Amino acid sequence: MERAKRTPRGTRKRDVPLTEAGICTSALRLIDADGVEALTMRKLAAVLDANPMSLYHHVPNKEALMRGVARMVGTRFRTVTLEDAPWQERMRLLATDFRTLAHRHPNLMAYSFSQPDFIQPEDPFWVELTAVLDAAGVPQSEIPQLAALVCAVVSGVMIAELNGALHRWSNLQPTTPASVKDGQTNEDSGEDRMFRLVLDTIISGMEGRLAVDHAGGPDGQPSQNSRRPSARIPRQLRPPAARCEGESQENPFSDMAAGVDPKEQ
Amino acid sequence: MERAKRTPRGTRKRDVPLTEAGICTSALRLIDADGVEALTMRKLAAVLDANPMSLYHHVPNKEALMRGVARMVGTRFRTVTLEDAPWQERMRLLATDFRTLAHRHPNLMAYSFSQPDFIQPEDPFWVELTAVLDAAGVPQSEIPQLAALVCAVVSGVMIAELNGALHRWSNLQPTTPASVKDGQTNEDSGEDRMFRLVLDTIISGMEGRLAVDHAGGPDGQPSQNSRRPSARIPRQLRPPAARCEGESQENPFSDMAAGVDPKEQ
DNA sequence: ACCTGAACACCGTTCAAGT
DNA sequence: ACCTGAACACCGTTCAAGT
Repeated sequence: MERAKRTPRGTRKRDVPLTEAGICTSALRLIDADGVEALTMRKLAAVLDANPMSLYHHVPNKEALMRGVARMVGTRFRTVTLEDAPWQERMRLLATDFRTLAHRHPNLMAYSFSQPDFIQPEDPFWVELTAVLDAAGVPQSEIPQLAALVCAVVSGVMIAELNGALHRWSNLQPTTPASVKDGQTNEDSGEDRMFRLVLDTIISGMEGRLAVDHAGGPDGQPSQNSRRPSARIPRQLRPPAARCEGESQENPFSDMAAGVDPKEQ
Repeated sequence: MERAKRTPRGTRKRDVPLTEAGICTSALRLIDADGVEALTMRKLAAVLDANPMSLYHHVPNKEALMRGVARMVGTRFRTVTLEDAPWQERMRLLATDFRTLAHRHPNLMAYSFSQPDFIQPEDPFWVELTAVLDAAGVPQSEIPQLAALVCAVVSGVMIAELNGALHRWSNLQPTTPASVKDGQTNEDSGEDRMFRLVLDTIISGMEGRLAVDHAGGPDGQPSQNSRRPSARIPRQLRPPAARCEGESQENPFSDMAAGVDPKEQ
């Protein structure tokens, strides 16, 4: 609630002239403090010790202002570039740093992620992401699609984490299945192919982990449904390489189980 | 723009009494037509031929109304239950049906996905999802976490698809990497572990695909960075099983490359 | 060029009053 | 119990006028 100095006539006087960057910065501060829905042109002007209408000389309208704030933060998503590290490690670091910055502006993220341009090709994040995929050996022509998928997946997990859904969902006790009826599908477009690829990827990732040692069914509760554990995938398939610490791997999802992580005991 | 009958004094008269469900349904119709930001208690009342204040006898406020709309749609996410199909196929169908319904209310989804309770444990979607994971052999104790991850990942991809980011990103030409400096990380919590698991999973999925036939580097552009293609993963690893059509697989991401899909020629 | 005050067309919601 | 009109405290934004 700091106030700038006042002129003799009682109106407030700024010590810094209004700029778009300054306006966006103050807007971000308001959003961080009270959420997007609390951002108001009038409140923003008050914080800047300006007349509400003065803002419109630097920003066309509130929507553009919000986009500016989202872009300002999007540009700041970056990470160190470790050209000599394995691509898996670089990817992990990139995503982790993304998450760290997202945590600094949790109130903005739901808005940012629903904006089509919160990450742009010039952004350090995109540059590093594509470099990592290149280092991973992804063909040049496929890099943008793969990078898009990584952005979408990571954003989705971030949203769910920040709004608490991830925490709430993961603390549910499993329910018994029940029969339901409905459903319809089938078409095919570029987005369809992308969507199938995500599914194929996370499924094949899960298959790999499951194939490690769950052939007979888990903890005394063998699944009786037709389970086809992809005979082509060998048993000794392991999680990606860059994980260095020696962790007990008797369960393919062990690093997620409560109290199983050895570092927490 | 249909209008109900009018009373002699010129005020409109509803033929159906106001109910919360009816209010939510009309609200959803307005959102589908013009977006969330166009939904207004006053406009909604006009559509229902009611006084704006009448709505407050059935809904405490606009926020609760929005939650009601999101829940109404969330409850409708469901799919057929194919207990005899392989779990991969069931997962694919579940996600595809999710997507189909999401496409029916694109204007609501960004809001829904940012709501912590748009999917609840009683919902058919959650029930089927957990059943599929059970059929996959996931240990009972890990099912909620895995289901949460699937929800988050699928939601993230849906948001990116619906707002056009997926399309825009995937049509970018790759940029050349540049050196940047920054970055900071490191902590550890339940959410941290979840986050690492997503990464491990999509990475191991991608590793599996990459290991198929990209040992020497892609299309004439061998990556000179230290690439460690996880020697433990054998070459002949294939995408998950439930894919039935015979597709050319000379490229692990071939079903995503422009014009490569054989069905499109 | 930048700023400003008054005003306009909206909002969500409270409240007292009607039936 | 349900509905209503008037009113309140806000919005974003236009516009004509100031410097």
